Amino acid sequence: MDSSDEEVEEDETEWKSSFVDPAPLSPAAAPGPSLHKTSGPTPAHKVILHLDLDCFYAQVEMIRNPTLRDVPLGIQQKNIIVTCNYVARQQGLTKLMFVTDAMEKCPQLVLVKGEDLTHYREMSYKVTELLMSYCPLVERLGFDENFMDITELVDRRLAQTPDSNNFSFKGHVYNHLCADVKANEYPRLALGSHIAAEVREAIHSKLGLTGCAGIATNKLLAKLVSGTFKPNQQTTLLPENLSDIIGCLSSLRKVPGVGHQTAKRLQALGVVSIQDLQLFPLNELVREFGSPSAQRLKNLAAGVDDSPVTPTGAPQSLSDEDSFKKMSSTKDVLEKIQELLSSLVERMNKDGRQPQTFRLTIRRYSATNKWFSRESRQCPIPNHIGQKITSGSSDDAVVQLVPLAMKLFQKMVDSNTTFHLTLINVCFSNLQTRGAAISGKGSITSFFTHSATSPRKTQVCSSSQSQDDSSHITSQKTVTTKSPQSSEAALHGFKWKQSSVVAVEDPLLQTADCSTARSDPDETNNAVTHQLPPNVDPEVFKLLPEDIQKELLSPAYVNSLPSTSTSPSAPAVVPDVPHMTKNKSPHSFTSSKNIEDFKEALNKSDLSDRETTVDHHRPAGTIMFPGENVMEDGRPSFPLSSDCEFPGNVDPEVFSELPPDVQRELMSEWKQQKPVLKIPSSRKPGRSLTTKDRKAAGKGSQANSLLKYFKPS
DNA sequence: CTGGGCATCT
DNA sequence: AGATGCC
Repeated sequence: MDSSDEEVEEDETEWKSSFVDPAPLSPAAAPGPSLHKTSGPTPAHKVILHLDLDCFYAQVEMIRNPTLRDVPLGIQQKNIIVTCNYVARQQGLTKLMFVTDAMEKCPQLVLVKGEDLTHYREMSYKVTELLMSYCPLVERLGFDENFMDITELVDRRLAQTPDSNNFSFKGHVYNHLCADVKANEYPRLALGSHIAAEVREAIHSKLGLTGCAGIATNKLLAKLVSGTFKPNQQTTLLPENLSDIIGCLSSLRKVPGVGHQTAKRLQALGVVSIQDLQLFPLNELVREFGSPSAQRLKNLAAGVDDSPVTPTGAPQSLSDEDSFKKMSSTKDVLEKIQELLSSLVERMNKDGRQPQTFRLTIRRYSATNKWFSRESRQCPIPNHIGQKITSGSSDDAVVQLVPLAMKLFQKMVDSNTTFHLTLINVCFSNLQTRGAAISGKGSITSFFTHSATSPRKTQVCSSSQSQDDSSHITSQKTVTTKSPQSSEAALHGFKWKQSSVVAVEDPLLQTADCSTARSDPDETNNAVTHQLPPNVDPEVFKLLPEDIQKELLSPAYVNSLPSTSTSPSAPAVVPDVPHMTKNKSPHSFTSSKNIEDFKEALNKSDLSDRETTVDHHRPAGTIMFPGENVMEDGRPSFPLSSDCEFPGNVDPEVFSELPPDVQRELMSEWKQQKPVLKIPSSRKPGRSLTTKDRKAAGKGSQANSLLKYFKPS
C-alpha cells in the first residue's frame, strides 16, 4: 500500500546502470531517502533459489521401473504426452505433444499412463520436505518446482566465512564464461550457488532425482535463470546481467505471470514484446488492467519482483478429477462421482485434516468453448460426514457424500434435458486441522490440539527472517489470510508429512471416532431397489436426491445396458509396475463388501429404518430418509418442544438432508445452546455466525462443529 | 486430436 | 462462482 512501507526488493543502484531504459521502476523502489526506514544490518538483496526437477513424472516412473531409463519414455495423460524423458527428447519429443504426433516422431516411444498423480504427488512432497530441512521458506509451484528464500542461510554462512576474498561460483553464471572473478563482488550469490549445489546433491542422493536450479535476487529472476542450462545444471544470475535475461525473452508469454489472457489483452494494446511493455505508458496499462496488475506487469517487464517466498505448507484443497470425451447420463455421472470420491476420501484421510467444504465442478462440451467455462457448486460438509473421513470410515463417508454431490450436480444440470460433460472434479477445501474434535465424549486430547497450544514454533518458521523481511512480509497482503493457514500447516505438518511419506494412521484420531456402534438388524427389502440399474447400490440410491432417483428409475436407464467394465488397454502402454496401493482402482459399489459397508453405515446412522419409502411426488430438493417423515418445508415432523425452533440461520433444505439422528442431535443441541448463543428467532437469515461467534459459543463443544451446517446466506 | 492438479484475485 | 495462471 504505502510505498514507504514497502521493502526495497531490488537494489536499483546495483543494476540500473546496466539497464537500457530506466523508466520502469517499482513503486517499491522509492527514492533514496525513504530507504533508511529500517536501520537493520543491510537492506541487501535477498537470495532466492528456484529448483526445477527434470521431466518430473518421467523421472518418477524411471525410479519405479529402472528398465525405462534407457528407452524413450513418455508419460501419457489421455491423449497427451505431458512429459517425456531426455532419451525421448533427443528424438525430438517435447512436452505436451499429442500421442499420435509423438508416436509418429518416435515409433519406439514407450508410454506410461500418468493420470493417477499419486506417486508424483508423494515424491513431490518428499522433495519439498527435504528442502524444508534446509530452511522453512519453501514455496511450491506445481509438483516439480520449489522456491526457497535462502537469504538467512546465506547470511549465516557469510558471517562465518573468515576469508572474504576467496569466493567462487558453483555451476554456471549467466552470460559469463568464467565468473569466479566476480564472486567476490557477489559473495552472497556465490554462497547461494554453493547451497544450491548442496541441495541438488541431497535431492539426488536421498531421493534419486535430478533437477535444475536458478540463483538470483528475486523469484522472477531465479525462475527465469534456472532453465538456461538443462537438464541437471544450475545457473546464477548476477544483477548486472538482469537486462540480458529479461531482454532475451522471446515473448511476453515467457514471463511468469503473463498468461494467455493477459498476453492477448496486451497484444490488443499493441504490446507484444518485453520492450513494448517496458516502454508502454503506465497510465494506459492501469486503464486496462487496474493499478495493481498494471504495476505488477511493469515490474515484471523490468525484472522486478517483490513477491515474497510464501511457505506453502500443506495444500489448502484436495481435488480429484477426470476428463472424458462424453458423459451424458446421470448414471454415468453418479458412478464417476463415486469413483472420484473414493479416491479423494482416501487421500483426505491420509492427510488427516477434516474438510469443511465440498465442491463439484463440471465442464460442459461446447464446440467453441471446450477448454474453458467450468462450472462449480459447493456446500458445507456435515460434520458427521467429515468425521467419517478423518476416522477412516471411508466407504461410509463416500456413501454419504454422493448424495451431496448429486445435489450439487442437480443445481448445475437439468437431467431432463440432454447434457454433455467432458470433465468432473470433486474437491475438498476449508481443511480443518482440528480433525476429530468430538466433544461429546472426551476432550480433544489429540496430537493436534497439543501442538496448537504452542504457537511459538510457528513464528520461528514463518517470520524468522531478518527484521526487515518480516516487517515487510506482514505488511503484505498474503499473510493475513495465508499465514494462519500455513502456520497451521507448519505445525501440523507432522501428520501431513508422515502421511505423504509413510501413510501412518494416527491412533488418536481413530479413538476419536464417535460413532457408537449401534447394531440394528435391518432388512433392505423394498419394492424399488430391485428395479435399479446395475452398478447403483440400493443403499446409495436411498440417499440420493429424489430427482436423481427418478432419473435412474426412468425406463431409459432400466432398460439400457448391462454396463460391464470397460478395459481399454492401449497397445504400446507398459503395464503398470506392481505396487501395493492402487489408488484409483475402479472399485465401485457393486462389490458385496461395499454393500455390506453401506448397510453398516445406514445402521449406524439411523435407528429406525425399518421401511423405506420413496415418494415420487415429493417436491424436488428434499430427500426422503428412511423411517423419517419430513414435511415439505423441510422440517422434520417428529415432535418438538415448542421452544425448539430453527435458529434463523438454519437452511431448512440443508437440515432436511441430514440423517435423522443428526437432526435430532442438532435439535437438542439448539435447546441447550440457544440461551448461550442468544439466537433470536427473528434473526436475519442473511447473517450467519461469524467465526468468532462460533468459537465463543461452541468452544470445546460439539455445537461448534455442528453449527457449521448453516448457510452463510 | 488437450492433463490433473494447485493457487490467487475479483 | 468464475477467471486466470502456474506446472
